[in-house]
Amino acid sequence: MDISQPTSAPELANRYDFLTQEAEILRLWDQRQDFHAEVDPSKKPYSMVIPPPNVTGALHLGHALNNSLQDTLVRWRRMQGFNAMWMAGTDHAGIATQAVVEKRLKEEEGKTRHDLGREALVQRIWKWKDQYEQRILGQLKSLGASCDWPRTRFTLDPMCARAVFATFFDLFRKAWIYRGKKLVNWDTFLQTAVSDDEVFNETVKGNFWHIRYPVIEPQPGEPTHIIVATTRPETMLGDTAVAVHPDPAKAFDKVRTDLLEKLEKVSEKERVEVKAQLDALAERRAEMLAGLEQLAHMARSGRKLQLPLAKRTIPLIADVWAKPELGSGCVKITPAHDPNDYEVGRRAGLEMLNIMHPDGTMNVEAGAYAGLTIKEARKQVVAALEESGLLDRVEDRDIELPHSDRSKTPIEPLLANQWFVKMDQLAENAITAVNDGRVQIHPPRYARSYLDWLGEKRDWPVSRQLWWGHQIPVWSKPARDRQELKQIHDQLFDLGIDKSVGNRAAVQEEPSDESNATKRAQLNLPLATVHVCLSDPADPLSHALEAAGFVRDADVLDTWFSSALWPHSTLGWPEQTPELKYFYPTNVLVTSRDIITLWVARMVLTGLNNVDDIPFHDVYIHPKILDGFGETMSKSKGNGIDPLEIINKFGADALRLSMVQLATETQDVRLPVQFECPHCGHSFEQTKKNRVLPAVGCPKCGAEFSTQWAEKPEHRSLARGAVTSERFEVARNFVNKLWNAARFVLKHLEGYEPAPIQLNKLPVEDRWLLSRLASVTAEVTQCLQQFKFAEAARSLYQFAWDDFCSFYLEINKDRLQDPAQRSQAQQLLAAALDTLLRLLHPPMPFVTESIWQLLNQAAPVRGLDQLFAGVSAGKSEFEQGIPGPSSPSLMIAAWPALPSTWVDPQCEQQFAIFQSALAAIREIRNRQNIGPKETLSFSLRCEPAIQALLQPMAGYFKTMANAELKEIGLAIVPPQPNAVASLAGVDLFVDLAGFIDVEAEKQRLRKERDELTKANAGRQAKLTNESFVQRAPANVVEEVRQSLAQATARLEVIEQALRTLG
RNA sequence: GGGCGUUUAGCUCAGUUGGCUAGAGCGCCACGUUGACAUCGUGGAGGUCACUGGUUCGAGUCCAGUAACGCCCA
Repeated sequence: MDISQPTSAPELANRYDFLTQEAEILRLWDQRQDFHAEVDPSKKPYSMVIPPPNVTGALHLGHALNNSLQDTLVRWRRMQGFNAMWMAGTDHAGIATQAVVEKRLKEEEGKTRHDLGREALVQRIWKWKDQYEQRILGQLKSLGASCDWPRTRFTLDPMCARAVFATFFDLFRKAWIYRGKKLVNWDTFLQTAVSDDEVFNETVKGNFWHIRYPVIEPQPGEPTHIIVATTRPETMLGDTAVAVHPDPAKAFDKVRTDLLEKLEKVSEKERVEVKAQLDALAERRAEMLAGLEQLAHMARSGRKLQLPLAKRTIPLIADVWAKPELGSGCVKITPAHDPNDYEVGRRAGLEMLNIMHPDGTMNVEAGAYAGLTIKEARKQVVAALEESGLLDRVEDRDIELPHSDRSKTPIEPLLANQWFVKMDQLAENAITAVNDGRVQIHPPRYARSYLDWLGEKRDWPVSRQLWWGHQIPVWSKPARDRQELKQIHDQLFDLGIDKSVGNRAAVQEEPSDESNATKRAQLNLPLATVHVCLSDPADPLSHALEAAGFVRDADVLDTWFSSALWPHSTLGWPEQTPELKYFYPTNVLVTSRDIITLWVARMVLTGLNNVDDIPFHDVYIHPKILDGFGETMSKSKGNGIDPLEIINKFGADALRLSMVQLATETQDVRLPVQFECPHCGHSFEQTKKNRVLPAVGCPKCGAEFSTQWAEKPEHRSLARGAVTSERFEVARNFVNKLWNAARFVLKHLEGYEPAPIQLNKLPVEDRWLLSRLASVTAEVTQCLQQFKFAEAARSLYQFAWDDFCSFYLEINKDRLQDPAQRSQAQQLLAAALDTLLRLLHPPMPFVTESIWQLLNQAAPVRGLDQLFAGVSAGKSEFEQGIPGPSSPSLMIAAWPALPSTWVDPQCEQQFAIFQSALAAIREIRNRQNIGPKETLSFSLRCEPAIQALLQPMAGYFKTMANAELKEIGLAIVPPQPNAVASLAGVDLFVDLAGFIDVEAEKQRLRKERDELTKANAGRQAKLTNESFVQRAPANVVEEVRQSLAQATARLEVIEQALRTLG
């Protein structure tokens, strides 16, 4: 900003030109480098890490909310004198980013990742990352985020990678990381396992196939077939057993007991249904129990079944997973392709037969069906069963089918080798950290989902079959027999790697889950696999290992593994850097509730494990932004709002303030979404229907415009319509209001000279303002401490608009014209604006900084601290040494700390009398339909004390209501005819000579009378109620008495006036 | 099935430990533009606090139940 401009009466536009100004302010901040914090033991640190946005795509409104709140906090703390450091950075988002790049590769070049190869694909993703990282950081800067940019990190950069490998190594060495075979959610499209959290369920129409499995050599009286039912008939090729309940009678009883219990609890309506279920159960029991018991007996005596099509023999087993109350009571067991069957398989020691290739086609185990896709295999299996007469029947049925969140394809459960983090101790520690209050979650109810989730202590699968990410630093070699195993250990010994050795390498031996040697040979399974983990994968040892026949795991780690380390990895851990010592633990983490378990919990457990300390003291969970229909916003729905669109249209401050206003304590918030016509500018409601169209017609001008869905040339050629929301107008208008208030002040600062002022000699209006300013400062400070963002914003909004603009500035219009009062008015205006700017700076930094720069020219020495020499400003320890009011940038100006002694309730009460008198005059003017140019005259009947207060303010009635005070005191003679208003402590008479509209006046008085009468009836009822008088607290009773007395007096005045009017 | 949450003005939301006639912004109606601001000013209309019951002198607020909606987990 050009500071050489003359200081007198700057010509300022009557609207805040945010486009130009924001760019200038960003330059100013960029030059000053105040966002950057260095370790400085003489100052108290305040630190925070950004939830790193995915480099998958641009930021959306949720990020705008998240980062607006963080920036509000960090700017506030910086102003309080803390050495504030907000760590910036982005996340590589493994699966999401690889998926978008692969999708583009397919669309644009028709290639798959295998065509390109690992290295080339990763290169492409890095390019994508560079592009989007830039874009994201740019968006954050446009938003005004005061991140410590020089520290910007990326979860795949060398510093973060070092922490990832150090952590993996440590956990591996403790055997808290292990490799195991588990059923994973397999995404056949992306060909990777996805975590439970990346899976969503969708109900689809499907079938329930009932298949007959022949019994081998049935004894007389035994059934020749057993019927099992499945929604996925092709999986029968992988069946290794059929199960029946070991004690069907007991199982029936249990179901019955449960239903009876339910019957007790449910409503009348449901009772009928439950009763029907009980009846059906009884009938079923009668019909089927004997048969099922026979089957259980057959299972115990080792009866076998013929698996159709596969021509294999499988056992009939007894297992509780089989539910006598469902279907035939028997269930086929496919351990390698169903989570429940997997558990059964483990219990019964069944073979786990994998029949699927990673791409979803059948493998050699599927025999004749090898090579087919799941869909084709299903078709052919069903046809073959039908042909052989083994298909009993087919039912239509709705099926809850898990889908991959990333590729939207159905998940196939698949048995695979995966690395797991053992959660037991890690989770326990993270639970304790929240239970004992070291980590506090706000609002506290979210602690529950954190604790419940960790309480399950489910091991964390961290392998991802991807190429984009931290490749697992483990080299493995299988050993077929003892001799080979010994050879491997000898090799390791020669390399200097020994089981117990420390810092470079660690060894684990994974035994086969198949203990039977013959079976191992049949299935080509090793006796054991030896894993070597390197703490640094670039260690030359890796070459030696590879030369010795070890092969590095091709998989990468789950993205959350690296994000879990974010609070300490970004500070240089495992090095004990000065930054880590100074800034860790960070103060607060601000995030959204959907990643409490995925991210927050994991940061706590890795922080405790690695640094032996919690990562943050507070976690603030903010609401989610929904559209007008209560649905989450997303690009894929078409209801997503681009923050840059809002910044360009309304300004960054408007976006930020809106976000802060939305951040209420309890709930998610709806933001109705509109389309904006690019032709005529008309905004209209987005509907579920029009938000998915490639082109939309404007209801006003009729012209069509394109949307994000435009693909065909005829749509693409149309102008693009913005997706926006008029909710941002409120904040935009507020920015403008502030700008214009500042414009007014600046305009009247000509000839400003700083001068001392004596607090005890100030008129009531000044003391009122200072009192309000002190209250608001205290309120806002407290709100921010408690993460009550919306409340802080409300308090500021109300003060700035209603108190400062509507009253204080209006009052000063008079005083600035009076040479005797002008200088003092200038001091106070400059000081008040100065304080207001500081208070508003955290949520709306641009406009406040713009004004601050102008104020620095017009009144370089100013502010409440200087003016009121001798008044203790109650400075906190952090303010000392911070340059005060004339700070060259508002962002490093001191946060106001006004003495609580300035809060003067009596003064505020007195001022309220003036305000209500003013409002009464204005109402009478409006009701009487008297134009603003007509000067009114009025009289006030009141006690001498109020007279002394109001008399000096007489002039303000003139400027603010164009009304002249004729008479004031107890002995006034009301003008005739008049309009009367009876207020607390004051009766007000407006001279209506020449104006009176009798009917309108009577109407107004009657309304007033009715309201007072109604209220008094309530008060009287209370006071005649003996138990109220006896039991309610004395002060409450007294208050009711007083308000009754006062209202009765006012009622009397009004009724008198009504009588006079006839 | 389990857990959490929501329901207050046409819309979006506030409403502290229960206590004066339940608030704000937007929208609506009326009036208003000569120097801070029409992105504005002044005034007004608008509410059975989802429903039922309970506790209490007193319930939007506390308790129980019902209904609708949303989210998370299984």
